Amino acid sequence: MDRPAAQVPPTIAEVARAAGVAKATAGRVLGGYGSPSPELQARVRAAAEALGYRPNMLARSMSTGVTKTIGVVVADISNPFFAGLVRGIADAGRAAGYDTVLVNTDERVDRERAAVEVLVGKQVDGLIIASAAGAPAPAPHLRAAISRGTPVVGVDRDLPDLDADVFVIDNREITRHAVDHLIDAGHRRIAYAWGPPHPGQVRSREELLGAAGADLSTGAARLRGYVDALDAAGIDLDPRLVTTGVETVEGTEEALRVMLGSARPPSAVFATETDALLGALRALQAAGLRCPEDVSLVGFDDSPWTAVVEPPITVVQQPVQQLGEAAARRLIQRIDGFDAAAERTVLSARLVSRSSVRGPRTQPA
Amino acid sequence: MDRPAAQVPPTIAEVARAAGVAKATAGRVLGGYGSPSPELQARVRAAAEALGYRPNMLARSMSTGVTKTIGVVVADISNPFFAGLVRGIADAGRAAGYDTVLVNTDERVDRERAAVEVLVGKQVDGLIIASAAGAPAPAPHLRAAISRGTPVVGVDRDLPDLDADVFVIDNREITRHAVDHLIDAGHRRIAYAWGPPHPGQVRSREELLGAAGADLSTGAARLRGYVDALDAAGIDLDPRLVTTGVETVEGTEEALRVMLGSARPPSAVFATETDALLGALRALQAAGLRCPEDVSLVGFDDSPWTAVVEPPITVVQQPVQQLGEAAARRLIQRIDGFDAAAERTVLSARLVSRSSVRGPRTQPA
DNA sequence: GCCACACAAGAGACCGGTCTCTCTCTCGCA
DNA sequence: TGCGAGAGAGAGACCGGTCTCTTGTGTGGC
Repeated sequence: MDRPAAQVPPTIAEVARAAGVAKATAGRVLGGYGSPSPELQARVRAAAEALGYRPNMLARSMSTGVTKTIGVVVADISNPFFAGLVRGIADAGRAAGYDTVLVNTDERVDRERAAVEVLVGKQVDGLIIASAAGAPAPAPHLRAAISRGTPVVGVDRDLPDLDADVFVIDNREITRHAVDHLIDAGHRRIAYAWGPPHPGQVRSREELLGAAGADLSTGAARLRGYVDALDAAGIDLDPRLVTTGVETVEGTEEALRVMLGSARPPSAVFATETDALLGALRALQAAGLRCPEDVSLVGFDDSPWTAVVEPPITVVQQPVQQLGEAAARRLIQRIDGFDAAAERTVLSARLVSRSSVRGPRTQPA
Repeated sequence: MDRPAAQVPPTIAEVARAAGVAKATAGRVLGGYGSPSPELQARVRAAAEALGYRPNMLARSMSTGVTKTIGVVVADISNPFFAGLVRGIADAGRAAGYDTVLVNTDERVDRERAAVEVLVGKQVDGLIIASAAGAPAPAPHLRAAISRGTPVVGVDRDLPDLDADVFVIDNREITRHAVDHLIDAGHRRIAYAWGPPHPGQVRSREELLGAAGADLSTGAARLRGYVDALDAAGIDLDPRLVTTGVETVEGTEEALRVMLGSARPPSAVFATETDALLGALRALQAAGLRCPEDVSLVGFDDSPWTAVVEPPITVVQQPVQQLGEAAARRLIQRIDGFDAAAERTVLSARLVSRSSVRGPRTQPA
């Protein structure tokens, strides 16, 4: 025999037999419940050791109804934002003895639904989800999970019409603040990279806000913050300065290159995602423009590299890991039976001012 | 009652009773095994639908011995390298119907051991691990997992003395190639950022190679590649150009700043990690040096930003996601009973040449 | 010195599926 | 018409733990 046959792991019953006690007694010793006598404890322990006994958590979960596992559903773990989020969740979970099952959905609602069903089927004790199902979709799969007794906590995205805790960033406020920062520097034509996923060009303010949907998704909230800032400053919203329907680095680059080459180009760019910022940077390079001399730049998500590039980039920094930790802690409270009304918790992002913002080259009229 | 009490989900027995059939029959219909008659199928299906039946995967796993879950153990999911790796694993896993349980170890062997035990206890069908337990530690926890019948596949790091498949990058060769690239450009004093974790200054070549350990960890392999290149070019290894004992952005920055300010500073830096590259960039900024005019730079791990910074940085690009996919596919083969001798598969990284390398400012003597 | 009570240990049900074994019914063929 | 094969349905064991219920033992109080 080439590879030694896997010996079947011993069960509690076998340990009990080896120790000469009843299965129940061995269970009490090995499971740490009840009150077995010190003498039998020693005997059972010795037998377990000798046989190399390891508890089967599946069987334990089967009878206790607890898996010590939480399900995490995000769009894409290779996105640094979600990676940080999951790290926070995993850390807070582990501190309380929970493991983490991870599923990627790529923002597809069908895969999200499938993921939730699988996880609930696997009897996770709770679910943390950055749901792709926006305001129109009422997320019936999540409702089903909750009604079956699996607590659900939303993170980064709101969970419309659902009786669930939610932890989000103050996207609208921080975006308004960031755009204010550009306006204060004198900019009036500010491009917005990664607008709503609407296909094709949007013509009017109404159409734009309509395409963004309700105020619940992060994207819509950020766009509203942008509009808030413009409105407060009395700047007309120019829909042509908002990219629509692009959600890749390349798409953003292309869209911004067109904008920057137009008759009335933007003097600043606000990028709502790391990839949008990357696209903006590439568009500037391709157009032979320099930051901040020619175009000012503000990004979202504080990746370490934004601080070391030339120039260091002013960004909105989200408390990603804390967001994950807070969500996980609350979920665990719920699992433990905490029974208060669901809450919406807003964590504050902050604007980290660096050197990518300066006044526009030609003062606006 | 404020929040509706979670109704206990129906079991197969209840569905069977509602449909007026035996539990076994309902099981056959709902579990998709055996051959129930079309008529009873319809009846059971209707009853299941009416009651909102969802199978309990835990119970199924309990009796089949299969959980359709793979455990993944990495150092830190918020590190883009591991995030990409996990994404690859999750994708290949999902394609075969497997979910992914993720554990972070922060490179700590004690946490790695605990993680493996928990995962095996939870009866994962297989394990993929980027093990922190280097050559000296014989990884008894992994041996235990294998002997219990849980297949283990190593990824990114070798698994010394273990009968397990392993998927790694050709670290030594690609590092030699990258350093050759710097040497070809005329550099002879090449700093190496993120050398062995040895505390304190290393004095000699022997001490350095000894500190790096056997040729099995990625770090040791990269260091050897560096030495290979130097040797082939007849350049004396200067241990002072190799950072030791630092594994943070700040630590690297500090160490390199000292080097760059020394009497015989390096004219180029080879950074073996994303964070090492970040540290190098910061050190250059702090020292008021420019890349590539003053110092050339080659990094590891192709993060998108390396292409858009000024100057675009020459980096070693690892096929991260493919690595994860390959490991997961092989693991699943093993789970399915594939029984050939364990293999060590080496995927090739490649050097992406950009603009951060140029000849040294003063030609070496 | 006797009774009651506390507590440890054993026996076995239970969690919710799967799966084997047995029984019955039907159909085909002689 | 009778018999055998085969298929479909039911009963119940089983996976490996937990936990309740019962039994038995020892101890303390009066």
